[in-house]
Amino acid sequence: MMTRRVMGKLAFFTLADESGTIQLYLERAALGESFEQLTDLVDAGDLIGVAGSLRRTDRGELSVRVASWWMLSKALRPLPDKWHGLSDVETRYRQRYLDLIVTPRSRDTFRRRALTVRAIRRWLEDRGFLEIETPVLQAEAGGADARPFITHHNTLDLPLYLRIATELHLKRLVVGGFERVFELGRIFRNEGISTRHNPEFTSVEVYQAYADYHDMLALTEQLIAAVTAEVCGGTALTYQGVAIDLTPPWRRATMHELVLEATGLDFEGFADRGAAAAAMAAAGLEVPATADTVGRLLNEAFEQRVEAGLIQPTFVLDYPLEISPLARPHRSRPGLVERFELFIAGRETANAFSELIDPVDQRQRLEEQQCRRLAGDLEAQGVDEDFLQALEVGMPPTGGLGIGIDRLVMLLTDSASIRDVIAFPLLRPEGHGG
RNA sequence: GGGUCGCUAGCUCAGCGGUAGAGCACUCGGCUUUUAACCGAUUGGUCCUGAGUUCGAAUCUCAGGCGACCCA
Repeated sequence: MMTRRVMGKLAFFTLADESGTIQLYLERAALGESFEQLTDLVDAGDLIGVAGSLRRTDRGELSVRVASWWMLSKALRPLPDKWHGLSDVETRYRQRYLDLIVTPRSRDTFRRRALTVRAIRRWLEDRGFLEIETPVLQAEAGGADARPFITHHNTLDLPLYLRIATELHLKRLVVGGFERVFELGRIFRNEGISTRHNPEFTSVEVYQAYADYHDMLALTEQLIAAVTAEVCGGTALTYQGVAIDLTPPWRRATMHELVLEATGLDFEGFADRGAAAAAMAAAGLEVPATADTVGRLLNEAFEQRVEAGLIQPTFVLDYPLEISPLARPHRSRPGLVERFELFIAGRETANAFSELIDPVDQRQRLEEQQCRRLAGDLEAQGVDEDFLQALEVGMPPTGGLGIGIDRLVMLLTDSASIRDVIAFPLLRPEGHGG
């Protein structure tokens, strides 16, 4: 029961359920003493059941003329303001149940999130992809550059990490002969919280044997366009006031081309890091000391000057090898890998590559990561011996893809913050002052 | 991690150095066509916490808590 309008011997209540609202028409003459019980005892927020016949009021509103009613559940706390709703964002996140009761927009967002997840699963399953669940608790957290959460298994007396990606286990499944696998699920990264980051979030990773990153690019484009059409009714969107057109084909450009376009710097022409650093400084870009190769500087220039401007869907192709330790070297461009990231609304939305399947190369790359980790880079990866052993058994050429579900849902629901698309986002527990 | 802003009744907010306020909700009274119903009355407060300045602090200062946004 959401609102009540009582006038002596006649009353109107507005009753809401998940499907919508309907008005109740309550008459003293028809209900007898039950009328006083209704108008005296029932408050906004109570759950009641009614029986009666349909009629239109004089003002034309379809209503239930109530013949009998039952109290199903009594609310002990009042609902938020019926007109202003719940505007305090902190309360909306901490007490999501209240937000859902009074904010139709919020209900719609989570409905669309469910539709999105369902549409992705169906699209993949319809094309022969098999969803296989892989471990959340892992002895070695690999597959991405991120710090993991650490936990502990008591009986084994074993430190364990929460997964930061599903990549390395899904690849083991490809080694095992599953040619099309995916997993849509939660991953955990021990990083800061922002409008684009929640420590636990949802990704879908897809692996297809005998495919490369060009195949995954086509798959990504078709998948996201199809899901968008299903969830939003079309591929033209408005996100935060900006028109975004997801109608294929989307722009494809290499990282070098985009950086050249935005900065005038041609990274193909730099002989060494020193030359690249000098040119960047001259162009007014920051040159972090941690970016110790031309490739890392290229990525810096990309992040500083290109990323935020990629509003319309754009596939950024061919990344530096040293920032892509799990990707296959480019077939024709030395120093690069066959990798793309998809940017929409200035945000990384998908990441894919031709997977590195050479166990010798993979070992060298992970050992180099390990060195960086020992040197203090907390996000660098470690050497996963079991994964390397799997590669040594023989992995087919494979294309792999990861999509951030939360960021995609933000786009499809026009949500400014990732917290708006996660029902219960992580918040610091409320303090008690002092 | 840095900067800016916010935190006052269940909700939405005003008050910005001089008795703590409004609307909605709640409680009571009136009302047979309302839909932000209306009219009247009552009730409701650790003004986020702590310290300081002051004759006097929701208001000014400092520290802390929680959140939002921007930056890294």
